[in-house]
Amino acid sequence: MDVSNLITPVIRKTLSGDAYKQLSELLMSGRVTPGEQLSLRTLAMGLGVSVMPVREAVSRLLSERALEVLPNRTLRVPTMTVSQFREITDIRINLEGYATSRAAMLVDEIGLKAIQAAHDHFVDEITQKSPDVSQLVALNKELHFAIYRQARMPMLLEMIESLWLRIGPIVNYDFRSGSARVIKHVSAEHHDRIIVALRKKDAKAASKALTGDIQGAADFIISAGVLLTEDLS
Amino acid sequence: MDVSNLITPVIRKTLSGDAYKQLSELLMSGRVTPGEQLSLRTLAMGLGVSVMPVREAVSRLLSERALEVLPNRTLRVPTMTVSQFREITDIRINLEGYATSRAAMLVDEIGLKAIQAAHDHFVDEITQKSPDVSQLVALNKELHFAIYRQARMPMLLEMIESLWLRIGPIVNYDFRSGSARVIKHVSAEHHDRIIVALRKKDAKAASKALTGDIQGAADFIISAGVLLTEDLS
DNA sequence: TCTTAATATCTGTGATCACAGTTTGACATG
DNA sequence: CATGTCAAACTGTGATCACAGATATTAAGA
Repeated sequence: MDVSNLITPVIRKTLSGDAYKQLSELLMSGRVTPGEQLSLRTLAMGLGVSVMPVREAVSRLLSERALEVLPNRTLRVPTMTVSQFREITDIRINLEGYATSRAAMLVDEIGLKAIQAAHDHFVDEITQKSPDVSQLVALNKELHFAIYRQARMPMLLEMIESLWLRIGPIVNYDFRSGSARVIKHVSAEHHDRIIVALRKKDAKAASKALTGDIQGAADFIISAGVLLTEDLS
Repeated sequence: MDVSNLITPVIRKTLSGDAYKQLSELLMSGRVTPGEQLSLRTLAMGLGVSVMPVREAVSRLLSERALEVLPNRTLRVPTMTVSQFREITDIRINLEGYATSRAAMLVDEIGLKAIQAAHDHFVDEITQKSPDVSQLVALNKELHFAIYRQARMPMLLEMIESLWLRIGPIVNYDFRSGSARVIKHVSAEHHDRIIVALRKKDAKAASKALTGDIQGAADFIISAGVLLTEDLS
């Protein structure tokens, strides 16, 4: 008798994996700023592990370009030029637009419920008198991925996640650094439009609304001027 | 005086980087088959380095899902289910289609020359009486990337490259395993159509021709039945 | 006070050892 | 011959040490 399906598939917990998750969180939450230098030993000490797991986690983040090593061998969270940011935005519109289209075609009732709930959380936080930026960014991510999940394309989801990891520090740093109140409400309106389109299973409209959301936020960030203006290699 | 721009930006040669390149080549050239088990120590011995650089290279490939570790801790080149392969194909059509569209809009004369040259090499190898499959796959890749390069989106290029790395072993194993002569000529016809569209700067037609190329090859591979038919976790 | 030289301290990279879990194969037992 | 048992050999993971290069700090010189 084959009992392999009855046994819980033990997820091997590795220190490297934990370190990776923690570092990802660090990048997504904007607790590190673009250009900030890091060090394996410092990180290891901070995470309470040896350097070895950190090395592996960092090497993964390097391959996703969520971190970079300078020719000096120094490790840092990447800065980004305007053109690089534009390129990522273009790619995001493509990938996330595609995910949203498929989501519109495949979404079911419980999926819509989850999306609506995420949206509600988001507006709840917005309408507070002093919204927590980190929380807001996290909720925004949750909403977007609740949508993308409905596309039922796990690999696509991972690719999008990798892109968010790369722009995480920038949008966070940006939102954190000031009066980004307007963008939030504009963003909420876009979200509204997306959800309406999803309910009508209108893939085209959903994709278009999402494009507006992404492009709007991107334009705001670019205009804020936190990005590098020149390619100095 | 700041001479930093005058000095050749020394690309730090690291053993890990070399190991990564060699392993990538191993995967792309199909010298390893899907499901084949590997080992850090064996690879290290084979590459003539210590295990340490191999570990870092492998960890990068793991994060790109070009390799995977089973719950037993055994390292192997991933197998793929039909649905997974379909998903990658969908993503490829999106990403590579987008790259081709942009290439059609941005391509210049020397770009076209390079593309044409790659195409010529490809048909040269095809028309030989006993075409070398590895060579053929390599030339096919060269042609495709000559096109994508014209989109002038380096990050997009890397993402596409990562996708090719994941399907490399499969298409290679497939082509290697038999009578795939027909697909080659069909492929050449698609390439022809793409190039014609590029010359006319017809983004829509170029993208459509590319979709035909990708989808056609994918259908062939799926019908060949080398993929797993069921999701067993 | 400013410049220069030496030194101490940091960095990532690589090698080596230890360990626990898994697989493999020989061997004994039925 | 089939079946169960045990030991040797393998696996990835983690820790620790060594090293070369870059940076910052200190000290000495003018």
